This record gives sequence, C-alpha cells and structure tokens, in this order.
Amino acid sequence: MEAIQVDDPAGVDVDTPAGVDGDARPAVRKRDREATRRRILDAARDLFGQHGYGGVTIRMIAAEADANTALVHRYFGSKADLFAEVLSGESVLRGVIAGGPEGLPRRLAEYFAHQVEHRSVTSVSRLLDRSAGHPEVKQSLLRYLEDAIVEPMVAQLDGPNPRARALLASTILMGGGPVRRLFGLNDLREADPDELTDRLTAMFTAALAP
Amino acid sequence: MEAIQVDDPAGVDVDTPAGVDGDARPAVRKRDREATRRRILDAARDLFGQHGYGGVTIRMIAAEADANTALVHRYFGSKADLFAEVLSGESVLRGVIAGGPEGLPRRLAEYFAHQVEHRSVTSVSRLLDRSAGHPEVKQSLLRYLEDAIVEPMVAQLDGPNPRARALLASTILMGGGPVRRLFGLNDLREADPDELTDRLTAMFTAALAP
DNA sequence: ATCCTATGTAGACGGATGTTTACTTGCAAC
DNA sequence: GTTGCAAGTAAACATCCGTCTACATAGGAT
Repeated sequence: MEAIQVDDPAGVDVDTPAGVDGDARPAVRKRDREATRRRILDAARDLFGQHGYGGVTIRMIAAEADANTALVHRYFGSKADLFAEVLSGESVLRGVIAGGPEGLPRRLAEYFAHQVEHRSVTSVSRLLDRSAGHPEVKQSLLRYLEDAIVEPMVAQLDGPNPRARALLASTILMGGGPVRRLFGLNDLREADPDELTDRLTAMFTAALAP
Repeated sequence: MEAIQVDDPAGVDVDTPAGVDGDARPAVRKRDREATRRRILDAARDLFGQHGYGGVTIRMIAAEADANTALVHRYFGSKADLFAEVLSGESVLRGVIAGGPEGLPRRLAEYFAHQVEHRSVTSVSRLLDRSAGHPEVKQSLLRYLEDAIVEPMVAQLDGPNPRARALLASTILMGGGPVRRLFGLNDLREADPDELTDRLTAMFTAALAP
C-alpha cells in the first residue's frame, strides 16, 4: 500500500543506456509545468476512479504521476480541490443522456448494462460510489450530479415534477455502484444481457414516465 | 469535530446534589459490564448511522457512551468488529420484505417513501451509504445485504433469475442513500407522497416481475 | 477486614496523512 | 557566462487514528 518511493535521485546516472525501467519515461525529464500538471491530473483520475476519494493519498497520486507531493498542492491547492477538478472533467453520462426523451430510458439502461458487461476499472459511477461519506467533497459530487445528470435529464422531461422523476432515475444509476462493489458482476449477469437491458429500461421508464 | 474530552475525574465530588449535568447519568456509576457494553453499542449504532464507518472514531464512540476508549476494544475487539456487530443487529428491512410476494413492490416503495417523508437521523440506508468505500467493512456490509435483503427477497420470488431481480430491486434501495445525502429530501417531495409511492411501486415491480 | 479479579482509566505507541517550508536546480533571457 | 525565476525536491510539521500496555480500584468472596 505504501513504499512506492521513487528513490531515483534524477541526476545521478544521467546516461542510462536505455530505458531499463518499466515505465517508459526519460531518465531525466524536461521541466514542463503543463505536462506535470497533466500527469498529476491523469494519475488522480485513475486512482480516484479505482479507490474513491478516501482510498487515495496524495503520496499515491504523486508516485503514480512520478512527481513530488508538494507539486500536487502547488498546482491544485488541496486534495479536495484536485478531486473537484477531476470530477469536473468527467462527461460520459452527459452524452448518454443527450439524444431526445423517447429513447432516454433505453439509453440509460444500456449504459448501466454496459458497465455490467465490461467491467471498467475506472468509471464515474465507481468513483461516485467509493467517494461517499466524505463531507469535504460533498459539494463537488453534488455539482457533478446536478450538472452532468439531473439538469440534462430535466431538460428532456415533459409533464409534472420533472426534477423528482430525474432523481428517481438517478437513484437507479447510483444504486448500481454499491451493488456492483459488494456483489460483483456475476450475479447481475445471471440472465442474458438483453433481458437485463429490457428490465432496466422498464425501471427507468417507470421512474421517468409523466 | 474533536474536544469532546470528558474531563470528569469521576471520583472527585462524589456527592453531586442532583444531576445538574445535561446527561441523566449518575455522578459515580456502578461497574456493570453488560450496561457498559450496551452503552457502547448504542453509541456506535447512533454514530455509525449518522456519519458512516469512516466518519466515526473510537474516541467519539467512547465519549458518546461515556466510557473509556480501551473498553471499546476490550468488549468488541476492533472498530471493524464493532461495526459488524452493529450491523448484525439491524433488521428493519427484513420485516418490510416479509409478507408475501404480491405486495412486495408496494411495501418496498412505502419503506422508501417513508424515509423521504420522515427524515430519520439514523437509518440503515444512511449507514450503508456513508460507509461505502471502506474495504475493512466490505464483508460486514455484504453479509448484511445478503442476509437481510437479497436472501429474503429471493425466497419470495418465482420465475427465472430471482437473484438478479432481487439485486435490481436492491439497486433502487441502495441508490436512495446517495441521492438523499446529496440532494436532500425536498426535491423528492416535489410531488405528493402518494404519487411518489406509486412511481416507486412501478419501479420495484419492473425490477422484480418474472 | 482482607484478597482477588474483573472493570475501568490514563497515557503512550506506531503509523499514516494532508500540508508546508526551506532548499536546490534546470532553463532561458540578458 | 551570469543571473533570476519558476519547476522540482527532501524533509519535516501537525494532527489524527486505532490499538495496546501498565496501572488503579470497585466490589464481591472469603
């Protein structure tokens, strides 16, 4: 869990004949603010997606990005700020939701079912699920859900109480996180994928119907 | 968040005339293993229910139970063990699920809607939600969900893939936690309670139907 | 009244974490 | 080549946490 110390003084042994180390990084890296910032952000996105906010330390992020811990704070302020920036870059669900109200339940169902079929080590739902219960990122999570899910969904709904209906659909989406985390995927794969999608479509339809 | 230090040396001032302190506890308590154990367990149940596993410290529990930190470990082993014991005592949902398959979707919907109407500071869903992402209690959570939700639900289901259907219903239940935590209750109360219950019934029916 | 044990207590230990500080060094403008 | 600043580094700081150890004492058995 620790001991990922990068004990390469990065100055000794400048002429490493060829990259013998696993990572394909140059023996001595150019100083590049933007590149470093991006490496940190990418590492943070991966790690937060895998282990959630609480499961990741600044030192883990720095090690994964092959950067110094202090740089994380220099470029992003605090851990919570970095998390917020990672989250603000996610936009997969927005694309799923866009596309017109008729097919919306089915598109949501297919997104859900897709996550059951192809386990992605990193995904937004995984990140949301595993970051629950950390008050310092509640605002970031709320903003993401509002901007990327609820608001675009409400924009497509006719009839009364669109917001309550969108929240019920979100409930299904968010429930997938804990269920997958605890039970794994095999139980949900019990039936064939098409039946799962059909059933989910019916659930989303019930949540969203006017 | 801290400084709940109980600085009562508990021996000085033995003859406090009457309980002037807010808590109705005797100035000097009798030594009582069972009572102390129960106080700790009750405090743990309340606090875990409010803040989740990670949001509660052993010191908070001890302070709330007016006991010593070491006693928590003496009586319960570790924090994770204490959490498991708290969880094993919860059985509200089992009662909701029992009662026959026909009314099951509606009973689940009413349970869900009830939590929207009467915000209980402590509840199982709240506890489950806020304890996500802590690997050391994953097994406890899984066991609870399996024993108290999925297994009793499966026992009532006819038709194919009962387990996958039960998991989909659980998805709705578990999604309620994050949604309530982040959005609060007002948005879901947009419509009148009966309509909410009806809609949830339809969702659970879609999840569970053969 | 005297022991003895289970109950309760105080405090430390070891480790982890977010964050900051003081320093070094690459790089480019002059 | 010199210099100044931004990029990068090492190490510490300040907490906080779960857990454990060594000690005090209440209260029943003798």
